[in-house]
Amino acid sequence: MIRTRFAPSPTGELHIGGARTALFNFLLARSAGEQGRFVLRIDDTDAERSRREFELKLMEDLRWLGLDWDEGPDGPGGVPCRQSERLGLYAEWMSRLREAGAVYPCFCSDERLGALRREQAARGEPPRYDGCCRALSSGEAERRIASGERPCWRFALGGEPIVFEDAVRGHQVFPSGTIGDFVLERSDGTPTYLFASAVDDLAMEITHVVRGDEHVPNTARQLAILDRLGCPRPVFAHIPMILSADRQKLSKRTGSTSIREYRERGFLPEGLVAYLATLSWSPGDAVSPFSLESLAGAFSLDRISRSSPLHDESHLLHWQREAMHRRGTARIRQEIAERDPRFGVLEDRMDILIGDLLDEHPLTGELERALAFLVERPAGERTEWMPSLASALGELEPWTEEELNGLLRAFMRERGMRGREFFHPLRLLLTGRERGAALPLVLLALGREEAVSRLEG
RNA sequence: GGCCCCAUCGACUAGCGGCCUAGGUCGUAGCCCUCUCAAGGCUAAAACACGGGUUCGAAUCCCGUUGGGGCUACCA
Repeated sequence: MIRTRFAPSPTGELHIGGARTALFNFLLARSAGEQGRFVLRIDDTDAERSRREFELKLMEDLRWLGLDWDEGPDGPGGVPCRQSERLGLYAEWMSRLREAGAVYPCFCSDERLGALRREQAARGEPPRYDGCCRALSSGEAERRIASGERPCWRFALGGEPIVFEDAVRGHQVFPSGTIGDFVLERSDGTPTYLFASAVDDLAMEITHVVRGDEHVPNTARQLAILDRLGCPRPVFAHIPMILSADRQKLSKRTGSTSIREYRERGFLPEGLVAYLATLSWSPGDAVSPFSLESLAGAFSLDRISRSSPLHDESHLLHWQREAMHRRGTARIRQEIAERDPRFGVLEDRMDILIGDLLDEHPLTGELERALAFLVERPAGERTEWMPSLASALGELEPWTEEELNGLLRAFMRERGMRGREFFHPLRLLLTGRERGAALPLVLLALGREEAVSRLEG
């Protein structure tokens, strides 16, 4: 049995990095077939920044990408999957830790903690909590609590190094002393992410934790908790973070990275998935990156690379083009008609042009603009030869691409015009654009009546 | 500063001691086609960061240097 989870905190929109983490977790679970489960958990222990609105968007975006979960906050699993709804569970495990003497109350002020860090940095030591309050007698601790002080609770780290095998990074060692006693329960009684997440992975019987490698140091801490409790460890797989073109952590400042934004710009979910699947992992030549099933069939953790890929929109665009071609013109036409009902009446006449315009305008919105001339007549200048072209077109039989092509060329030659001299003003009048699909196709799509009418004025 | 990680064409990657004169894809350049922009066809430029080892043999293993990244919170 393989159980994976994607556990975002609902403090913002789903971005490229989060989506890839979700994808890898999804693929790992699906690669196990019937034996795999993919869980969506909402890590909202940060009450300040968590918002229900983001949670809803997150789920919508995940579904849009095709990453369906087997258990999640909206229900199929039946268990609460929001950390804010599982507070009782954390309290339960906390009292176990208290009984075991694995945690202690800490009364240190922010000021003392800040000063401590500064001193340690100045001395070239790793910054960590010095265990000051560990020495407090239980009597004194009780007295201070009784007098109204609100301590946080820290985990009392043992002296042994923490060692684990990461499924992508290999053997990991954290010597004791490199990390200090960390907070499990805040002074307001709420659990920290570190604690809630460890408890949840345990309670949800998560077998594999695939997450960004910024969590590596957290893993050591979470393992310390699990070990102290004598609980089984999940397998950890830390995947490299996706960096922006300037090799920095992806942020809003480095351009669009939110899935929602890409969606609104007209990117297709299959294209996005194919792109994400090639970042730090590659499905191999024989596998179609456009199908989640085939990706799942090829997926394995040991093929994940350890170096950070750079987010590159030109690659995304390439997968987008491919995805659009795979959708086919009929389906794209329907989508455009949904966005703008005026296109609805055109039906298959749009197909004539879509194939020709797709590569240059791989995004639905752009494509829509490139086709706009079909539904709104552009203002353009008429040359003196256009009315006679109109009457020639009026008599053309049959109205086909080949005949149109022949007529245009013959007309151009008769008048002694060069290609550009003839086609350019014609294109401008009919489409309002400098560039676009081949003109016989433009005429074919417009239809005889409309084409003649535009030329006559 | 401390701890950890990473390092193949501009980018995504294949490569897991001999199959490497390093393969593919995107991008770039040129040519063909052409009314335009693309697409398509053909071609080209383009990488094992550097220095030491180990080995008959290293892009692949080890060490160092350099460069990049992550973490260093009562955020996640």
